[in-house]
Amino acid sequence: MSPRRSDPATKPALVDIAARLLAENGPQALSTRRIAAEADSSTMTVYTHFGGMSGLVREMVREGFSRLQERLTSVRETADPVADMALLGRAYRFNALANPHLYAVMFGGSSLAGFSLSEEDRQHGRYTLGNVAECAERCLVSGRFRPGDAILVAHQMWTAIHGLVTLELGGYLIPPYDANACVEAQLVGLMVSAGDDWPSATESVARSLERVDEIEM
Amino acid sequence: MSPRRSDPATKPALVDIAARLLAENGPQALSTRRIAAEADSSTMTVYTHFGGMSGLVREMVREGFSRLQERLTSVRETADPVADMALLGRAYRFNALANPHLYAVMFGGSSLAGFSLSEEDRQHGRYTLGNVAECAERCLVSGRFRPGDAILVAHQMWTAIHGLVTLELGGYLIPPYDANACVEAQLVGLMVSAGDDWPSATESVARSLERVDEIEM
DNA sequence: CATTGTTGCATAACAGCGATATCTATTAAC
DNA sequence: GTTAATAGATATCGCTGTTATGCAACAATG
Repeated sequence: MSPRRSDPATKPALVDIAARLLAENGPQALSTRRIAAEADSSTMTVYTHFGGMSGLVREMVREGFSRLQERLTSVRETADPVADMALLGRAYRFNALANPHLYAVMFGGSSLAGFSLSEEDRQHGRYTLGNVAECAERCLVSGRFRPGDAILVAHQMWTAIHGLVTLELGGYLIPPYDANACVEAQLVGLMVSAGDDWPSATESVARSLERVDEIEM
Repeated sequence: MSPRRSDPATKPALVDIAARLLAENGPQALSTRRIAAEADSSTMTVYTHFGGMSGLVREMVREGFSRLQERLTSVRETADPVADMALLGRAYRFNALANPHLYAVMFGGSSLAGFSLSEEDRQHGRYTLGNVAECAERCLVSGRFRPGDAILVAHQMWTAIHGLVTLELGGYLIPPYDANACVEAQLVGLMVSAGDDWPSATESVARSLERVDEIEM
């Protein structure tokens, strides 16, 4: 009873290599052989550390959610919770644009790559909503939002921004209305749909635009 | 100079076989060999008809948008354009739930499967927005929506519903708030964000729920 | 009807993939 | 130091998309 321990640094190193290959050379560059070549080892390392390619992808999904959460938590609380909420939306989009391939794996990899997320993975993804839900709660208690359920409001924010970002990354937005214009309109619309009145929402969204340095990590 | 012509029925037959394999056995069942086996032919048929696997996938994307458009055009115009718009949103979701794998390929396949949509394909996808834009125009001229641009409004509808459906198919919606509840809230919120007042929006969305037989093809 | 040019499609092969069995060698515990 | 257990290398299997080759079938021509 005395196992051989592997270098604890190789596992995150493999995830880094995989993420870099994915970002630089696209999804089809994610092969055990290329990863092994980059890591100066054999294809077996992927199996000993992650149990297979899907295990590595799962780890990358966790990494992706981790980056997203980090970006979201960089939004500071201010006296204007609606502006904070708008900045959360911008942060969500920034993260997706900064890690497009990783983002695609996070939300589209399960149904395409033949691997399925565990319930634990999904739970991890849902915790992302925590920051948004807290901010929604502050919007609710401030009276800016119509009385309702914070998590439901957070859901609406999440799904709307997620859809916008997904279509933007896919190149589906119609040219005259570029993504930035859609984002501004979407953010204002979301705040109004949650109960804020139009002038206040417009002003808060504009104010959040001046705080983008908070989320440009 | 006298070429041999192939059976013009085999090409759509191959697309049908591919769509069936995708729907019944998942994305990893989409292989040239399995398709050839189902069609009682060789793997070369895929190359002579589509120039490769990516060409077949592209054709499936077109098929997917065709089904979506068919479902959207099944929404009849009524005197309540806001209810029509809400029903368009329901139709969009119905189509996605009826063809989940196809839907995943339509919007997530480009960045994952190593194949890229041409600008023509994207243009075809954007035409989907036509129905929504027309309905948005009717909502605008009726005075129910705040004066603005119909296409921009259509964008907001599309992105929001698309995001909701994507997260629903991915299993990311938090249990106590099931997808149906999110849809109702999302639809009402969208109409309000476009300018309709809350009671009218609630009533129109509820009225659209009674018309789901229009879109259950 | 025969010829001929062109093409659809089958066969076989190639490069690459994920995964696995086997083996070696390293390492921690006793 | 001995020993047990695991990390990792090598080779292999079955699968994938793709392509070169060759044959057979069809349309246009005479």
